Amino acid sequence: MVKGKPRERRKDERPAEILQAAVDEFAEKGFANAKIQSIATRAGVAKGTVYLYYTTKEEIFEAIVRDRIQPVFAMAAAMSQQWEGSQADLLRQIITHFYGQMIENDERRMILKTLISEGDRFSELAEFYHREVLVGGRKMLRELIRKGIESGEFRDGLYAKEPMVLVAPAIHAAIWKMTFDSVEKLNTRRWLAAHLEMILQGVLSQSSS
Amino acid sequence: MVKGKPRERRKDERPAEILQAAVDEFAEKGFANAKIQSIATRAGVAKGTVYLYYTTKEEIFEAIVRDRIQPVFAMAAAMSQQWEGSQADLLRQIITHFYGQMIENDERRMILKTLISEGDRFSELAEFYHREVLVGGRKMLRELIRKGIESGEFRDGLYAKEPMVLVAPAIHAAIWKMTFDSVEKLNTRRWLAAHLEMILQGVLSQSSS
DNA sequence: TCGACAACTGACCGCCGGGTCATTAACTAG
DNA sequence: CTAGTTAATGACCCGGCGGTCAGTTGTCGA
Repeated sequence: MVKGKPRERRKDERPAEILQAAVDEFAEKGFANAKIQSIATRAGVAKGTVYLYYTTKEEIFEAIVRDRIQPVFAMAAAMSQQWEGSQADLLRQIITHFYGQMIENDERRMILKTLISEGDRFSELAEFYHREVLVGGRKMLRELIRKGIESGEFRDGLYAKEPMVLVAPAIHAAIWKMTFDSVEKLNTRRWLAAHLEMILQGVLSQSSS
Repeated sequence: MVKGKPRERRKDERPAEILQAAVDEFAEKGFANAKIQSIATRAGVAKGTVYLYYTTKEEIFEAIVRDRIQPVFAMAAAMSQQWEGSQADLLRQIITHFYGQMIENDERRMILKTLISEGDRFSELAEFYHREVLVGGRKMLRELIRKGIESGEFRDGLYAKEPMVLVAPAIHAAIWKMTFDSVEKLNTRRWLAAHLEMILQGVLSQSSS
C-alpha cells in the first residue's frame, strides 16, 4: 500500500470497474454520504479518473440504475412469456423472483432506496425508471391477470385495474429491511409466504358475503 | 421587510413556531436540503435562536416525529377500542384513516420519506418509531384479526402472523406519490379501493382450490 | 430609574467534499 | 529512439452550510 503502483492505462475496463466500486460505496454509505474519493480508491484509481468517465455523481448513479435494474425486470418478462403452468403459479414465481433479486439483494435494495430518497433530484431518472420498469412491469401483470381471469382461475375485480397492489407488499419489505432491520429483523421468507397467501386468498372466510 | 422588526421575547411560543416552520421547510425541501437559516426565517427568528431551543437539525426532526406521527396511531387505536361493528369494517376504517392521514397528507408523508432516506443516521429515531408506532400498530392489527377469526368472519392463515402485510400497499402508495407523482399521478382513491378489495377477497376465484 | 438577567441576534468559523486542471507518465506510430 | 497523443494523477479551489458566541436589546424587580 505504501508505494504507488505504476499507472495503468485501461480505458475500456475503467467504466465498469468504477461502476462496480460505486455500487459498493453507495450500498454501504447511501448516495448522500458516498464520497467520490472513496469510489475512486475502491476502483484503484485517482479521483480525477472518475471524472474522466462520469461527469457528476448523479450520472454515476443513473448508470447504475440502467445497468443493474432493468435486467431483473427483463428476466421476469421473459419468464412470463414462455410460461406453461397456471397463472397463479406464474404470479408466485415472479413475486418470489422479485424478492430474491430486489429485496434480499443489498445492491439493488440500495438503488431503490436512493431512488426514493433522492427522487426529486433526479426527475429524469424517475421518468426513466417509470417508463422502463414500472410501466413494463405493470403491463406484464395486466396480461397475467387477463389470462387468469379468462381461464377462470382468477376472479375479476378492482385489482385488475391497479395490478401493482399485488406486488406492493414487497416494497414494504424492502423498506423494513432498509430502516428497521437493525431493530427487528424481518423474516423475509415468512413475509413472502404471507404476502402470497394474502393476495391469492384474501382474508375473509369463504362463508362471508 | 426592510426595517428589522423589533425583537420579541416569547420563550414559550418559540418551540412550537420553530417546529411548524421546520415541518414546512422539510416538507418542501426534504431533510438534507433543508437549511436551518431557512427554518429560522420562516419562524420569523434568527438562526441562532433556533439553536436556543434545539441543539441539532436531527433533534428538530425527532421532535417532529414525536409530535405529529404518534397522534395518528393513537387515534386508530382509540377507534378500534370502542368499535361495535364487524372487524372487516373496522379494518376498512383503519386503513382508510391511514391513507387520509399519512399518504395524502404532505407533512406526514415527508416524515415517512425522511425516515426512510435517513434511517441509518437516526438509529435511535428508528428505534423510537419502531417501538411506539410499528409495534403498537401491529399489536392492534393482531387483536383485530384475532377477533375476526374468532367470530368466523376471517379465515386463519399466515397473515395473522405477519399482520403488516395487510397495510403494506399503503406504503407503496406513499412512495409512489413521493417519487413518481410528477410523472404519473396516483389515483389514491382507486388504489385504496383495490387495496381493500384485494386483502379482503384475494384474487382467486371461489371455485379454485 | 437603573441594574442585571436572559432572550435574541447575525457575523463568523471551520470543515467537508464535489469538481478542476496543470502536470506526469504510459503507449504508439513512424 | 523520439515526438505526439491521451490516460491518469492528486493538489487545489471554492461554495455552502451546520454550528458558535460576543454583543445587543427587551423585561422586570427593586
